[in-house]
Order: sequence, then C-alpha cells, then structure tokens
Amino acid sequence: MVSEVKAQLELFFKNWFNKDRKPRQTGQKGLSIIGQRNRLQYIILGLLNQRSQTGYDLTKAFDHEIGEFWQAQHSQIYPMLKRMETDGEITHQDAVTGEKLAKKVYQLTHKGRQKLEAWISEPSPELTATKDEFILKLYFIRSADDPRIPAMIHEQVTLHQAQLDHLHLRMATVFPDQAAIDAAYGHYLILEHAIERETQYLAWLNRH
Amino acid sequence: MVSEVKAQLELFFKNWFNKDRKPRQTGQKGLSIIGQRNRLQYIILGLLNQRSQTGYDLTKAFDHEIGEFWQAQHSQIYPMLKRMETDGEITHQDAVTGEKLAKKVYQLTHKGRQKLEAWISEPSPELTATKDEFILKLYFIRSADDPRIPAMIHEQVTLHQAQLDHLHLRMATVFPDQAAIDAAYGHYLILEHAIERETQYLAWLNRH
DNA sequence: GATCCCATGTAACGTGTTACATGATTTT
DNA sequence: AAAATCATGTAACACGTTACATGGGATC
Repeated sequence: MVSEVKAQLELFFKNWFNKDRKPRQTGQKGLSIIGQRNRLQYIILGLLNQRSQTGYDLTKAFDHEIGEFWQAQHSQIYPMLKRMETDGEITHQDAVTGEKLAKKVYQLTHKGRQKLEAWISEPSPELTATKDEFILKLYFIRSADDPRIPAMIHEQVTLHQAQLDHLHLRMATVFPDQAAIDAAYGHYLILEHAIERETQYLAWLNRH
Repeated sequence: MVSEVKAQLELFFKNWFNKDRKPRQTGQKGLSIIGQRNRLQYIILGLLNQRSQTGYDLTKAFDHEIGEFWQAQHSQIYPMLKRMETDGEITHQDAVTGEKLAKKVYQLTHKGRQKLEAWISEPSPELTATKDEFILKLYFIRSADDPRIPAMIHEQVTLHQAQLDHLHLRMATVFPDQAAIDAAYGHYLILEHAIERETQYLAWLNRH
C-alpha cells in the first residue's frame, strides 16, 4: 500500500522536474540488431555537406538519390531542419524563385561539419533487421508444395528486376567515367553493393 | 474563386463528420519504398500458428528465430497481444509454472488464422529501405584515399562474418536433414537467402 | 543467498507516416 | 486554364525503443 503511493509520488515528482531532455546511454548488446537513434540528422548533414540546398531538394534526394538506403518525407525533414538550425549545426539564407516564391537554402556550420565527421568516424557495430515483407510471408509457409509460392516469387522477380534495372541505369548515368567515380567514391561503392545485392536476390528467386 | 470556396467547404464538412477512425487507403506509389503498416500483428499470428505460446516465448522468438528479419521488444508485444485478443484474432489460456507463476498461453482463433492467410496471400509490392548505417556513412565519403575506410571495412567484415557464422550454425542445427526442410520449407528458404546475402556482403567488403 | 532466467506489464519519449493546409511557378 | 511541380509548413497518429516496475522459479 504505502510503497504504491510512494512509487506514484516519485513518478509524479520525476515528471514534474524532468521537463527537459534526458541523456540516455546507449546500452551495449553485442551482436544485437537494434533500432534507429536519429540517424536522419546525420544524413541531412551529409547531404548538405555535398551542396547547400532547400528542404524541398533534400526531400527529393531521399526519393531519388538515397531512397534505397533511407526514407524521409518532407513532414519529417522541415521540423528537423528547424531543430538543427536551433542547435547551431546548420544555417539558412532566404532566396526567391520568380517574383515571390520564398525558399530557404540551408548549409552546414562548422559545428555541423564537425558533427558529421564525428558520426562517420564513430563505430557502426550494429546489424539492421531486413524488414522484407515477402521474406516474412515466406517464413510462415511450411510446405514446398504450397500453391501460393510461384506467384509470390514471380511478383518479387518483377519487383527486384525493376529495381536492378533502375540501379544499372543510375550507375551508368551517375558514374559514366573514372573521374565521376573519383569524385564520389563512397557513392560508387554503395551503388555497386546495391547492384550486387539485387543480382544475388534475383538469382536466389529465380532458382526457386 | 468559386472552386476555392467549394474546396474549403468540402474540407470543413469532411472534418466535421469524420471524428472517428479514418480508414486510410494504401496509396499506390509504383516502385516506392514505403514504411510499416502494423506488420507486427501478422508476425505474431504466424508465430502463434506454428505453436501456441506465451508473450515471453514470442519475445525470445524475435530475439533468436527471426531477429534478422524483424525486431520487437516485450513492451511492444504484450500490448499487441491484448489488442489482438480484443479484436478476436487470438485467445489465451492461463497456465502456471511451479506453484504460482502465472502465464498466458496464446493461440489463434479461426478469425486470426483467416487474417494470417489473407496477409500471406495478398501482394507485397514494396521494396524496403536497407537502413544500414555503415552504408550511409560510406555514401558520404568522397575520396577513395580517405584514411577512415580501411578500419570501417574491417569492422564490418568482423560483424558480418560473425553473422554469417551464426547463420551457418542455425542452418546446421535447425535443418539437419531433408525431413526438417520439408517441415518448414519457407524457413529453410529464407535462411538460405540470408546466408547468400551475408556471403555476398562479405565478398564485396573483402574486395575493397 | 546471489544470480540468472521466466513472466508480465506500464511510462515516456523519439521516430516515421499520412493527412491537412497553403500558395507560387512552370508546363501542357 | 488545368495539371504538374516547386516550396514550406503543422496535426494526428502509429510504430518502436528504453526505462521503469514487479515478482516467481531454478541453479550455483
């Protein structure tokens, strides 16, 4: 009885006093596969480090440039930009398209660039869960003779073949020569990796 | 002019009448890579379809069985089980370990089994963003001579080699013979896929 | 009796998605 | 003039993680 009341009181006062951000420590889990801790800000820093751009430009970059690796909608990006500017990692200049269409061109501050470099330099000791819905469905199919398997595989072949075609196209357009590769080596590496990944995925699908 | 007023009126009445839960349609985006729409419930249905078990058992399954494909903590699982029971997809029996340690053994209802089958049968037309932090960091490295690259790659080699070893071990223990494969064919396929994926990842890493 | 595992929950918060909301510019 | 694209925001809600909280059972 008494302890219940005590616990509730403690909770009340804790809530009362801890209005501001709590620093949470990471928690070591070895080979664990864990979730996301605001990686979005780092990706925005990285994109802005490549060139100054607007929130709208960043939104399109998530759609087209790095869509295979990260997703973000403008409703997430605009508030994040405000927060990062408040934190002193980025600043913006106002610009105008045409007569009066206002836009904000963001760029890194020194602090932002340091934060980006620190992020890149720190370890990445975690694996990420795949979250491939087709794979999950397959997991729950017991029998090799299940009549749904052929159509499911065919659908995925179509999907991943389209993705592979898209990646090949991007490789050809973004990296037409060695100079382009030298100018964005990491980008080249991950495109290569993505192509190999899709190729292997398709080979596996086509084998079954 | 008129059309503007009309649109605002429409919006007003829409907001006025739609106080309760809005049914949200999926929104076709072609080859888009979109987010999660409560897949957890289906995974729980699938796991319970394999055998009746407790929330604790399910939590462990997420840690060990399907950790490569989906993650969930017990703090997410227990509320989901309650919700699914309210929705009539699962039921539970109370059981006791030892003298008085209560536990709840959940199993599918007919409705739950139907929902699971419907989910497996519906299309999976979406690709999933990878969200691999190492890949993101690499994307932002411009130069092939960047001094951080070797250590980054070495770290990932260690990580993915450990994962591959783990997958090989699971393959050997879960599928020691053809009978085991026949009893859980989908599980076999995705383990095979995961091993190939890690093998390819490692080959790519070791090449650079 | 200490430690680890079994077992179930809630609270707080951060992240991500969809929908709402508005207006300018360019293209067809 | 209609449609698509540029451009920026907020609101509501769903999802996911970490932390808080409690207690029984088994093993050393």
